[in-house]
Amino acid sequence: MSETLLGYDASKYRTPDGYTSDIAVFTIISTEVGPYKPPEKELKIMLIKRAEKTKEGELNIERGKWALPGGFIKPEETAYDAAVRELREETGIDGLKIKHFGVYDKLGRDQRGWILSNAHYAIVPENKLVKRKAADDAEEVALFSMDEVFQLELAFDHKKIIEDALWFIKKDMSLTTLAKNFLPKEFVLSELQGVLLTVMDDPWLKLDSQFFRKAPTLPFIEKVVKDGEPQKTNRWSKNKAQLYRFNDFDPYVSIYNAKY
Amino acid sequence: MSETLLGYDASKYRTPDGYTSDIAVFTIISTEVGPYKPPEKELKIMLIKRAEKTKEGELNIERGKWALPGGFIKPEETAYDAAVRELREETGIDGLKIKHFGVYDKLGRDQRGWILSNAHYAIVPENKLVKRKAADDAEEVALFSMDEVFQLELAFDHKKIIEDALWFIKKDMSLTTLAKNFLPKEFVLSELQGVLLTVMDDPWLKLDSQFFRKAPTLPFIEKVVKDGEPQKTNRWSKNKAQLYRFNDFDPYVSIYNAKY
DNA sequence: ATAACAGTTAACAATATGTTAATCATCAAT
DNA sequence: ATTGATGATTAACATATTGTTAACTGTTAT
Repeated sequence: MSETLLGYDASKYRTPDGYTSDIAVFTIISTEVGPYKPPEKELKIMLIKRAEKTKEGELNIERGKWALPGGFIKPEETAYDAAVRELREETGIDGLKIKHFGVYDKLGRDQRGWILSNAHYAIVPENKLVKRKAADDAEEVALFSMDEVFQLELAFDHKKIIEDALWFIKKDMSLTTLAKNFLPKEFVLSELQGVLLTVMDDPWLKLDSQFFRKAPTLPFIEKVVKDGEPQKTNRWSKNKAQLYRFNDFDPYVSIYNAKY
Repeated sequence: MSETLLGYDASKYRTPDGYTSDIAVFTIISTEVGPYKPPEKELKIMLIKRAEKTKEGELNIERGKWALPGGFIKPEETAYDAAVRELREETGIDGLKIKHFGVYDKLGRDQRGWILSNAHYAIVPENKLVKRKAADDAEEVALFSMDEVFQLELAFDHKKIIEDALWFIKKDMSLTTLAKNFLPKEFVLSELQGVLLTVMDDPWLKLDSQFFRKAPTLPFIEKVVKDGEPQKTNRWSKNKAQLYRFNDFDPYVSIYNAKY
């Protein structure tokens, strides 16, 4: 390829010193509080502790700090591809919901130079988390609550990235069926309510009488029915509760005909 | 800065060959269809025709094709800064709504190498468009309707970028007060309705009886009142119509308590 | 038995919506 | 100046959806 022909001389422009993909991995963990009680749920984020030394044995940048999983993108893959690959490498988990939400490109965010971060969030359903394997390079991996994470000293500008990720998750939870990525395929209304309340902060959702009356009519979830019999479970309660699943209805809302 | 200390040897990783900021600039053009009639509105996008030669007199890449305005980002600015700067350079307009919506990083999208595009959309209110100046390097600038633009042979992957931008504009128009960026500060309900219908495709909005009854109660717009007198105009109709303006109420909607 | 409890259904007033029609102000044509 | 057309606004009313409180249903623990 002739640079003269193409009218582009790379030496004229300074180019970025690196292009990375970072992933804010969220999950909701349940803690049992007793039999026949819906467990308490809490939103957690997965971070890795940056190694002291690189593979080459040199001192690592931002070593010892907690950081988002991620890494350098290869030219032959997109940032999304890299996010999928790195999430698999770090957690051994495949097939997750991953979404781009921003780019962090301010000079100075990474001491090593002009390094861009293409930021994604990912949702890991709790039931897949058990499959988590130790990362191959034995980095420390841990889950933090939102309260905890903002107390930590985080690497780079990852605090800002996590704040933004949280904002996007909340928004997507309100406006899309994102909740399904936190839930098992078949779930009970109180589980759905629990997931929503863990992330969103809508007083309407807290009112059982409202939520439990409206929810069964939502067009994007449907009762699980087998052989004409509605399927029920008593996973969380003495009384059997109806199971629901998400269908592929894509809800559309607008601020112009909503209620306030 | 010692690379050894920081544990990063740039030569180990291939780095991007360029980092650009591209902006999909949208406006809504009104064409008068007669006195006392609300004008017809149409969504348009601003494109520039890529020059035959670079400033250095060499043949330009993707020359002669229509493309999104944009250009290489300097290390000391962010992609957003660059979008603001380039929009000012191309159109002479400042203070516009500009929003990031995606990154295009697939190898092969730009013949010159591994070149990233940080994509933004921008809204230019029609009344500011008159101030548009000829771009300093005398590139051709033109507005295209959505029908027209997808017939053109566009540079790079700009067709895909424009499709995505359109999707984001539609979504943001439904869910945020983005419409205010297409409107003068004080406007009439039919103008608002016109802007919304130009971008969105919601049958509810078309029903005047519904829209005109609900709109005055929307919490994010308010009647313009001066000295206790509601301000009205007959800009578009024989009958005087109430003026409204957006306030700073931030509407919140959720799929879980919407109506369907 | 019965108290406790999650899940579910009922009841009903208050509010909002879908729909059709009336009213109002103005201009343009007769 | 009467009439008709037009866009903005209000009225009217049946229907549907909320907000709210209460009752009912299985099941378990006492």
